[in-house]
Amino acid sequence: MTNTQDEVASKSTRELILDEALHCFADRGYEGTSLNDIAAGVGIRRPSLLHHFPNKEALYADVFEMLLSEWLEGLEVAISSPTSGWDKAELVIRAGFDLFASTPDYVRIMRREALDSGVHVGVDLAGFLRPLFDKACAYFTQEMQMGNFRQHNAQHLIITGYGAILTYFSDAPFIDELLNDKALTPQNIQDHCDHVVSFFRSALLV
Amino acid sequence: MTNTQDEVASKSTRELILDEALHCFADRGYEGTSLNDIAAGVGIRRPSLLHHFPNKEALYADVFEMLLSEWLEGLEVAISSPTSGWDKAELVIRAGFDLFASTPDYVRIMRREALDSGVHVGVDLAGFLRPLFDKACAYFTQEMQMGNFRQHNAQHLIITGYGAILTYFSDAPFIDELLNDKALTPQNIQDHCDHVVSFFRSALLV
DNA sequence: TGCCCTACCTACCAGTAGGTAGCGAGTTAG
DNA sequence: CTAACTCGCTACCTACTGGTAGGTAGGGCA
Repeated sequence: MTNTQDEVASKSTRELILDEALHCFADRGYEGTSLNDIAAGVGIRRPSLLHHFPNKEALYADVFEMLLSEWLEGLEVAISSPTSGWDKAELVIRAGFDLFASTPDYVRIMRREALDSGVHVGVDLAGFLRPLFDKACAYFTQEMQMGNFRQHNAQHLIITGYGAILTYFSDAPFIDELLNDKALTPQNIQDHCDHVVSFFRSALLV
Repeated sequence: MTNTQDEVASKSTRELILDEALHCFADRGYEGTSLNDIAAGVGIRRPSLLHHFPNKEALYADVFEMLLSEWLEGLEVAISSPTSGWDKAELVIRAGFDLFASTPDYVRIMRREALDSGVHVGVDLAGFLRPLFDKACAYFTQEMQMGNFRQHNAQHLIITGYGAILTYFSDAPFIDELLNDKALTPQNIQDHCDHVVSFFRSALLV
């Protein structure tokens, strides 16, 4: 229940359900979340929830579709920017951080889905993201061939970056305890973003 | 069921249950795994399983304790090696890879636990790992002060490394689909390990 | 032989899961 | 005014959950 009173008043029940479902699925996973939990969070009963979505799977699929479309939209802007060289890489890293910082629940759902190899969502997740992956590979390969970046295997490089960036958000509860601090405050996110950028710059720039 | 016929014959029922539980919990999570699943995997009924463990939580706790003790033992050797400078960092990274490669199911359970902020396991996971974390921080800080490594924030550096390394194993099913290849073949693990080592060397060495 | 112990079994329990049937108040359209 | 639709509800279903009760086959032992 992250919605303000105004949002509750202005949003449709369907949207409220999607919001609550997103939060529950991110927090406790698909199996760990019951439709009763979600309905209670919205303030209705389970059968009423099932008026808006045919079943649990469909609800989850809708949440996930929301996630994918928002992410694709957010990343597309950064990826297709007319910059090049390190500037572009930094732009994409920072865009990714901004995106994930504004939707940490999405990151946790994504991570759970990666762990479960996408058994809950109908769409082929990896197939959906492969175009972006290939685009990024081509970009790094090109920059390395031009001598702008140090030589690394592009595929492994992106997987390493994917892990490094996503983990900060997905494992935030764990990192909280490790640091005795809140990982997801704006300041700490900014600090970690700056660190990742400077770390990758060190590794890539000659 | 990753046990060979010989292992099945030689292992006690209790050990067989622990093996199967490890696999199930890693694959489908705590909520997604039923005691029936585990018992069926071993070839007994649920009540027989509960003869060996008082309840589901206790079984999970025992699996997790197994994980922690094996990891601590494996990492302790590398961390306390009498090397220094980059050699030590590389030794620890490679030891981590070897450890995770030999126990990929542990990595996935660990990831799930980090996502759930350790609600299923009684022990304070972060508290348990903090000594290692602090030790690693102190090490990197010292090396950076001596001018052996480039300047990075040690805490953020370790979190980045943790994410980069763990993700390759925890998200292996997803990476499989992304690469159209098996991430966890010995060759691919070796390649990715080499990449991470060279990536971190580029970022850290002046 | 009689007794305890381990390790399994079937049968059952209460609780909860996802999902359906059908009722009723409120709104809207013809 | 009424018919249809929307969106809540209660009541119920079946399937399955973790867990318990009680029984039994067989081994070791006095």
